[in-house]
Amino acid sequence: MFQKVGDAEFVRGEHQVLKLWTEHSIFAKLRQKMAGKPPWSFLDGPITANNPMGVHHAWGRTYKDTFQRYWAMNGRELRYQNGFDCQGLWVEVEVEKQLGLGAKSQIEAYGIDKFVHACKQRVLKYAAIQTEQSIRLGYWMEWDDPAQLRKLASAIGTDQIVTFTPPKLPEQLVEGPAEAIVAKLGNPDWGGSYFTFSTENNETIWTFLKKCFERGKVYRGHDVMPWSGRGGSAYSQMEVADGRRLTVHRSCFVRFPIVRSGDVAAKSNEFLLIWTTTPWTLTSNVAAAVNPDLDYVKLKTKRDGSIYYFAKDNLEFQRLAKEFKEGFGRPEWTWPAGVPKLKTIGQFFKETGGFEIEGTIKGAEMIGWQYTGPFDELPAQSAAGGVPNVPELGNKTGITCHHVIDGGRDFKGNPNVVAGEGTGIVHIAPGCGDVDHQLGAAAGIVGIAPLGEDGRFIEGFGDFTGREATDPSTVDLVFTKLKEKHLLVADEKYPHIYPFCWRTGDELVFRLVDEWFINMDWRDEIMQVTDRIRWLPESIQGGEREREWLTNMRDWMISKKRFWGLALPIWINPADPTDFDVMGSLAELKERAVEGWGDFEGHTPHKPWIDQVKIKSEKTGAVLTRIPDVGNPWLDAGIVSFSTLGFNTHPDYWRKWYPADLVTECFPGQFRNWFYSLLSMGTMMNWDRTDDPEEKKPFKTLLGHRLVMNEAGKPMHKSDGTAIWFEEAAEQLGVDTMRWMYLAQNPATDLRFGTRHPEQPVTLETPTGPTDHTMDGVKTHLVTSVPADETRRMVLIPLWNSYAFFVNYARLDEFDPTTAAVPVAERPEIDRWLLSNLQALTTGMRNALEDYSSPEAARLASAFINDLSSWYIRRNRRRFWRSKDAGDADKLAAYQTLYEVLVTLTKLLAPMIPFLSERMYQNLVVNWGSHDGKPATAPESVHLCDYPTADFTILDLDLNESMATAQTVVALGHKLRDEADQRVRQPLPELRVSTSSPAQRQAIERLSDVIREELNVKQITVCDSLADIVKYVYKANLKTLGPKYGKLLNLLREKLPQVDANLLAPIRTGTSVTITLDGHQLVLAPEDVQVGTEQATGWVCADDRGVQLALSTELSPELLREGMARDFIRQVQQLRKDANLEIENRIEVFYSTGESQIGVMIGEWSELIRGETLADSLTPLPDAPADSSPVNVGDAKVFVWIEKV
RNA sequence: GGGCGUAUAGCUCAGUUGGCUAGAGCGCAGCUCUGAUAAAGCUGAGGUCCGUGGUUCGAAUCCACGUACGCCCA
Repeated sequence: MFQKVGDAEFVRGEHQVLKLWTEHSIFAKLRQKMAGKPPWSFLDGPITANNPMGVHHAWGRTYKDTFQRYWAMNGRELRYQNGFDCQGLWVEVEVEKQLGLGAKSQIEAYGIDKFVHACKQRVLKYAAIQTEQSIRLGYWMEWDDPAQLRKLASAIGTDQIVTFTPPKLPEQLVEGPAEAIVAKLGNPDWGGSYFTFSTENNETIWTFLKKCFERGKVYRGHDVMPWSGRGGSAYSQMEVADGRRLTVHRSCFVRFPIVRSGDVAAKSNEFLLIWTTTPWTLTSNVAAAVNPDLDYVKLKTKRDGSIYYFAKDNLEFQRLAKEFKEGFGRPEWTWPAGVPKLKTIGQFFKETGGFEIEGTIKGAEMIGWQYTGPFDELPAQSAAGGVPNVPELGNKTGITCHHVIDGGRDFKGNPNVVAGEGTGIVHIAPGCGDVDHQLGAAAGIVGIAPLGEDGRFIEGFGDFTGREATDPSTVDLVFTKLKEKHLLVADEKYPHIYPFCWRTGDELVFRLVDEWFINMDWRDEIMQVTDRIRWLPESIQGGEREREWLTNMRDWMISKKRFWGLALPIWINPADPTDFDVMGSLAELKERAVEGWGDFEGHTPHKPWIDQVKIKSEKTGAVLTRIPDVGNPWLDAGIVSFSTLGFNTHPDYWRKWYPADLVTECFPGQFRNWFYSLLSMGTMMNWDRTDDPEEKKPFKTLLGHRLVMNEAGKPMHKSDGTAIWFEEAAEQLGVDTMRWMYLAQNPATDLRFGTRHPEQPVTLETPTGPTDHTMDGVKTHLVTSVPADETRRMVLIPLWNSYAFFVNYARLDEFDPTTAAVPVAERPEIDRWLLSNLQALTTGMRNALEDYSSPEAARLASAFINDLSSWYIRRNRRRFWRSKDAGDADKLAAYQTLYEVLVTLTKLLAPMIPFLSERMYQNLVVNWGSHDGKPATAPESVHLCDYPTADFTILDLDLNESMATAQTVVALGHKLRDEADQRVRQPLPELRVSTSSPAQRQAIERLSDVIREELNVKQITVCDSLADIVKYVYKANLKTLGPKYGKLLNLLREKLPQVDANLLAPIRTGTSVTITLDGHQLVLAPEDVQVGTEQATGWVCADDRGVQLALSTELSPELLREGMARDFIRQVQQLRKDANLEIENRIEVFYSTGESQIGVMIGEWSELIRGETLADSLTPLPDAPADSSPVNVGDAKVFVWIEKV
């Protein structure tokens, strides 16, 4: 027996389903069922285990779960492995905050081992939280038990022996120190989420780096990189992109005195005019660069006759004029308040007494000029070979290199020095700038690198030594000294986009660093792999974006001078940096180790333990020490298509699961991050295995999606309380609702999710009781969402109501789904139509989901639900009401049809809305079996069912088409009633229909009962012509006539409506006609002419899609009384509803009215009224109760009231 | 500055290989239907399809230029 169905209570139902899944181990049973089947390989992009999930994480996770469930229902085996991203600066930053450590030196003092333990603990803590949140989303993965993760976290850093039950081996207990267990989490034998800090993951990166090394791609480079003084670390190209910000610097115009005679001491009145936004770099100036093709002006000031050289175009150039008006390229980057509009260079000179132009010269003529630097008194400027010393540069110093040089061109061929901003003469400090560094190297001049790892000036910089480059007082000091030397021409506030640390917000400086790189000169190989991948959604052109990045990217900086991360397996001779080796595995390291292995053994290959191990150089015999750096975290994420599939340890397993069928992630940014690292690592790891890019690719299809925004389309921020935490949304909106929103959304556009109200705290109802804070301790707030409300109203509620309708009547009627089925062919047309539509839906859903097009699947499903609810059920209600009659095959057919549709629907929707479909399935299928005592042969969960396949013997496309025509006629008929002001309860005598299409004509005849009932007309007449009541209008069908007649089309379009209608009439019955227009003989086939109706005579008429309708509005007294009867019934039903009566309750009806026609009507229709309303009596009384109010029955006012029997 | 993309109703978005009178949902107004529904249905108002040229019998659609916005890269 089915259980009675009440309100949907979505959220409560979801909690019940979660409980059911756990209690009955449904997921484990699914794994058993699918074991050994053909694989479908999904590769999870690791989520940063550093914070709880927000609603933005749930979008991608919904895709992941939906497609996995879909393939599982199609008989595939899956791995179900979630991934956590564990290593890197983001964790360090949070742990630093947690421990109150502000600088690298403080971490060292605290103890790197303790710090690293704290990082591991933090990761485990948030992995546990994210696991719980993901389970709540219905995300089926082989999860580790969150309680066990927490237990491991608390035991990290202790000697305590802990026990652990791996998800794949529920019967076994693993024992050991927490550190050892944690290092093995997620391995193929244990199962569970992978953690990128696992030894397997780190070691597989070693394999990758070894391959790079063997191909000669690993090198130590000096480069000027963005550097964080507080973080003590360089930032890779990928990271810098995330931290750019609009800021205001104090920039200055400075003059460099030109040395004409070779005598540096000689006073000069000629100057190079240069400009910089980073005044501190002037301390390290070495050269000045010009563009040889540019015109430079020679300007003489009136005040003292000084001569300045700078680019001619810059004299009157309106600097940042566009930015002043329009901002800096992002909506939030408007011109900063308090910063005046910039002056032109001409203005500066006018303000100080005026100037005259003495001539122009080409930049080429200036090359080679010598000048005096602004800070030549600093010892660093006199250091032979520069700072740090480069022996090859011999005795050259900053001072001896002060010449004008050619600015050169970048790799695209654009000149580095251009007119516009600045002066066209660029101050070159090869120790402080990226381009400067390249130019300096090309010109063979020295570099002066002023900053230490802490971002402060090192020794050799006089008063600057010890000062922080980014400190405002440093700029003050520069300006003071320049003024003393009369070198400062002007200073100003200058807004521009500048890199900041993407996590701490600290301003970055450009610093000469000593980092490790992978030479990416094999980018072509990666591009070939990229071309073999299907990038979705197509509109985003992911392949193109990836190619663009691959074309423009620089070498990959893989080192970072930090503590928590991959230990780069590079061992180096401290005395000779060219003598280094790369270890490909821990085994190799152990074999090569000459000291420290014993100290390291038992620890994970992380700092500080791994640093103990020394090896011997095979080249020189010297003892090599590991470089102190950790790795770029995208190495960690990019290797997972090897590490998690056991590339090194389980080769057969790897071959089975590589490449992944699908990866899916939020894409902005990932083209240069995860997608890039996956592709490049896939390419390199396979280079010695195959030359075929097809076999190298790490994944076949990528599905990207955009960002989650608030309802206004703006980003949500944690800082201002507008970011929605996962559980706030889950418990207030319901996760089926959220999942539908994600799945229905076009992945190429931002999802406007909802609104968090930071001023309205809210208490969430959870199965463990009410709570007013998230798992991370944040107060929970009200979340509203119009799209969520709409999803519920348009999809989930109609689905639920359809289900509730079925169940509640099936209970009354004791419908037994195991009764022998009425053959489909014997069921009424509308049943066959619904079943046929169901087959079409099945095919459509399959195609859509296989193509990763969830919006299409959602669209098809909601259209079907609408047809089911507001067409099939609404139309067929009476079949379910009829009183019990054992031989009622029509009623049985209705129940069987609706039952089959609902059960199939739960399976079709199970991957998308796993909770609601499970609840329906449990009651429709599982409950039936258990209550009836019959053996339950059906699977015990909808998720253990096979995904439905269409039965093409039931699919009847003609019928679907016919019903669409009938629906068109009904809609058109409703429109006519509306125009004629005739309510549907009022029966009308006749509807006439005409159509030129035989198929439509047949459809209307076939379904005339449906149309008649729906439109409440007494008779439907299908006619050849409505000519007697309608005037036909003929229009040219341009689509078919265009190709036939080309230029004559205009004539045809204008003249056709004026052609004698009788001449064209045969068109309506499907016959071609020939007409003559302006001497042209034109043959018109039926499809060439569109027939419309224009005028009615006594009837109301309309046409749509080739169907013409005329509705008679002539009302006889009999029809009027019938309409009144239906009004009366309707009012009584409303009273029943208001009184909350059960559908089977019987009543007595009383009425009171002064209108005599009511009595006549009741006399005529009493039986119908009593039957319809379950009334035992129908009694007129002289007086109505005081609290009753009259209702409209036809034009009459009547008091009606009821009493329950 | 360079590259890519977008521009359609008050809002969010569809719109196929070019086809007449450009659609949907939300919102608004009116009406209808209701023994499942927290409903739903119908009708209506609301459009310079960003602008200007061009190709074509015909352009929201294709091309060029311009404008605005977004993303990526410098």
